[in-house]
Amino acid sequence: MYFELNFKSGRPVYQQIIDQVKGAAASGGLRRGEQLPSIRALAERLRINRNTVARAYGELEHGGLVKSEHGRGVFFTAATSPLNARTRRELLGRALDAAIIEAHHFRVADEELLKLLQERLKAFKRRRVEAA
Amino acid sequence: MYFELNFKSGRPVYQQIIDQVKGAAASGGLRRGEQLPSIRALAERLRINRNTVARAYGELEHGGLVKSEHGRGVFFTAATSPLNARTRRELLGRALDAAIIEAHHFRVADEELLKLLQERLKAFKRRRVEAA
Amino acid sequence: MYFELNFKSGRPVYQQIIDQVKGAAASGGLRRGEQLPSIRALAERLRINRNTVARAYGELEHGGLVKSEHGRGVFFTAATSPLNARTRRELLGRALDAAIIEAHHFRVADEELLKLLQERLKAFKRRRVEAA
Amino acid sequence: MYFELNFKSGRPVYQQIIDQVKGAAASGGLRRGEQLPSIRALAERLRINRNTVARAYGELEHGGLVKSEHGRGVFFTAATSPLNARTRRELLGRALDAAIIEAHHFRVADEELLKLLQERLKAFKRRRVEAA
DNA sequence: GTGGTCTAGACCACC
DNA sequence: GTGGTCTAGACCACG
Repeated sequence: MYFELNFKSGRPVYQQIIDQVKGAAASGGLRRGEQLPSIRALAERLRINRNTVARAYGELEHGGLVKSEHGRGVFFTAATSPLNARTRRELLGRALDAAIIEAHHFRVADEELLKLLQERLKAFKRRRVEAA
Repeated sequence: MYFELNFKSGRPVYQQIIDQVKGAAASGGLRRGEQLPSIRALAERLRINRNTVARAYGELEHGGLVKSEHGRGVFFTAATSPLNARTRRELLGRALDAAIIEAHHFRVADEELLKLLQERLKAFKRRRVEAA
Repeated sequence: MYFELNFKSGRPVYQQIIDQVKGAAASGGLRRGEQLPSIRALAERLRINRNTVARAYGELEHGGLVKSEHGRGVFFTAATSPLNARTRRELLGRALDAAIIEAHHFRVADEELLKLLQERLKAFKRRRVEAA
Repeated sequence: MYFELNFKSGRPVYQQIIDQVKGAAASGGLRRGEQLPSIRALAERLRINRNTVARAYGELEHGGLVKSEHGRGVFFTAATSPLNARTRRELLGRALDAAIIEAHHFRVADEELLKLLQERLKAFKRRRVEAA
């Protein structure tokens, strides 16, 4: 599973991890019984302290989305109802609006913003291919 | 100008104020030279401490969006960003990446994300026209 | 790093801290990656409130001179200024004008002012060499 | 007499006026019996409130440097001992150091800083000629 | 009335 | 231990 943190958002890191597990679950990217990355592995990958990952997993387990099996790992257990298209678009729209506002402040034209988004999408794809 | 706070988002209150001023600027809801609510008035309206509003306004002034005149008030200035090109590109890229990651979590295809960005851009333009 | 406050100058305390960090950076007294005193420690040393130090460090981070790592400390980064050329020229001009006005009040001739600037530049260079 | 304010220094405006009167006196630019600009005139010239000028003049009168004669104006009365060359250079050096520190942060080379100072000196001279 | 600074003390997130 | 945010309340400078 893919994780990414934003240290400037003000949203607590452990919450961002929870958000992303829930997001992946909601979109079907996480199947029942699937194993999550180990606490050590994820902490190392995100360059954060193990306590922080442990806290996120702990709250997920408390919420019943996940079950940790001692010595084996952490597994996704619950099937959450996937978000509908409308809700997804709304959440996404908020992230896009933030980019539009930045672009406006920086006097970047609409066409250039679109081109920039295409570039970043390509960069992400490249990285995913490399990681695979 | 209209303000609304979300105390559960984890996003610092002073940042939410900054975000909303920037958003209003981008959508044309704020005219050059227009006076923002006084620190005391906004603090009372949002039921938060004066210091929190003062901090938000202070950072906005630091960023060049706003100019505070001692004893008179705080005024919106449509100043262009004082940051250099490198930093601007970095900040804009970060905002776009956040949207890309969100889209990835929701399994939204690249083309749909681009289309969505175009829609939101149109919506902003519409709002700016209406405000004018 | 050494700090000293002047409570009678009228210059805000948090600004004096910023000034001194910038000065140390310019004179080589601060190495890239070096840790600054912790907020709590500096506040105690200067007998001021933690918030005041936090504000100074916060603005330094905003200006890119310093990077704070949550739970670890605040570190000096020899980053170049993120401001654009126009703003940089304006700020630098303002600093020079202040010296010119001072010189005018003291009836110091232009040539002497230039000579004095050369001397001070040499003094800074000397200090940087010594620090290295 | 020439006055100039720096609204960003943190030093109170009324104090800056006092400083400059004292500076002019110390350098011999103000002779015993000489008339200072009227409160209204100075306030207008500096674009500040008359109260602020009144406060500065009031404190100067309280200190005995100045005497206001009702309906006639404000006059310089005291002869303060002029600062010696050493002290003047030290005060000036401080202002120059601030400029050097800015220049360092902006990665402006020493030669360019010197050139810039020459330019600003010329600009000041031009303005003074125009005003005359 | 306006904005600006500082203190004291609290709570949170992260290492 | 570290930094980050917020509150309550004080005092100052400016119009």
